[in-house]
Amino acid sequence: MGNDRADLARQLLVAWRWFDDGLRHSLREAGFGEITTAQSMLFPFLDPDGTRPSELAERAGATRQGVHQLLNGLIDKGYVELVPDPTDGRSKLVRLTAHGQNSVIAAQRSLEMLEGQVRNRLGAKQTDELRNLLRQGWPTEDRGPLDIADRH
Amino acid sequence: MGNDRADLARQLLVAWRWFDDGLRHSLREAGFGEITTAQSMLFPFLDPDGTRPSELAERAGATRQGVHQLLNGLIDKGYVELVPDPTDGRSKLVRLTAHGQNSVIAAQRSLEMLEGQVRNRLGAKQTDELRNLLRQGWPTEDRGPLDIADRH
DNA sequence: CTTCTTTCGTAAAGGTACTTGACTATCGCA
DNA sequence: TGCGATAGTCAAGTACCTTTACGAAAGAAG
Repeated sequence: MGNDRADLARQLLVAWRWFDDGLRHSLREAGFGEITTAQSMLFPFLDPDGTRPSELAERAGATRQGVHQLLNGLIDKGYVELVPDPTDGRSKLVRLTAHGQNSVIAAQRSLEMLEGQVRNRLGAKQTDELRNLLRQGWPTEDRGPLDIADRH
Repeated sequence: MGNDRADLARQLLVAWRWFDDGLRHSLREAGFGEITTAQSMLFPFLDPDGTRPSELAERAGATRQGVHQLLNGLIDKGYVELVPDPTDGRSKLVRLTAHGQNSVIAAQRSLEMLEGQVRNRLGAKQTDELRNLLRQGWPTEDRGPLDIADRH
């Protein structure tokens, strides 16, 4: 019995899960398998020149403490480092290590590949339409993150 | 031109979270606030005449043990009950209590209301288009998988 | 300069979700 | 009848996130 009921919410979750599983699989194959889902969600919010943990928390919509724990995991695994903020003695700056940058590039590539698969299935035009509908339906304020992996 | 990079995945997650937050809020207001996200995801897989926990696990794409724990929570709070399966001495059947049925009705109403809000923003035609694109892009084979956020 | 307040990073504890591994009871079948 | 597969369960461990709390540094006010 399939639930022809309008379950938009479930569809959204299914689609997201598909992306997340694919991303995780790619990262594992690329040797970055230790990154957890929650940790990986921090990366898109990192500036190339260093980001304060509290700023990171705000961008990611999480608490300082939660981010702190995720960062600890990433630091232990060598993906980011925490250096003192020269402009504020209370604060620190999160920065990607070389290893972390490589993982970001791998993730970016994987996501592009996954979107390519969607595009193959829906067609380019419809995929853009999907993106637009999502953006219209659930506008996300434009915070300016920006991954490092844009060249290529 | 925000040719935004691969952020389809993020958009999907944002949209799903919007639904989930709205649902949780409604349930809390309706007096069913103790149900957690993970527990609530079990409900759509329940048959009116009782469902085996292992069957539930398969439908939800989770392990028997995981479902077992969620069920324990729901049993403690009086939403479902576990009765012996008359046809199989090893097995049991999960059934909604009256309280549980009320919560399902409330959830359904809430989801419809939330979808109505989406429809207000996107328009009826575009909303149907969104649903169709999601269905095409991620065909939910029969019983959609269904897990919650923090697996890795 | 001192004091008050805010903001910063952290720490500890609690709870939920999920995993792996193992155990018991029952069923189905050769 | 015996054995393997299946059902439910218990237990321990990990990940994530929350609340509460605290000390250190910065900023504002006197």
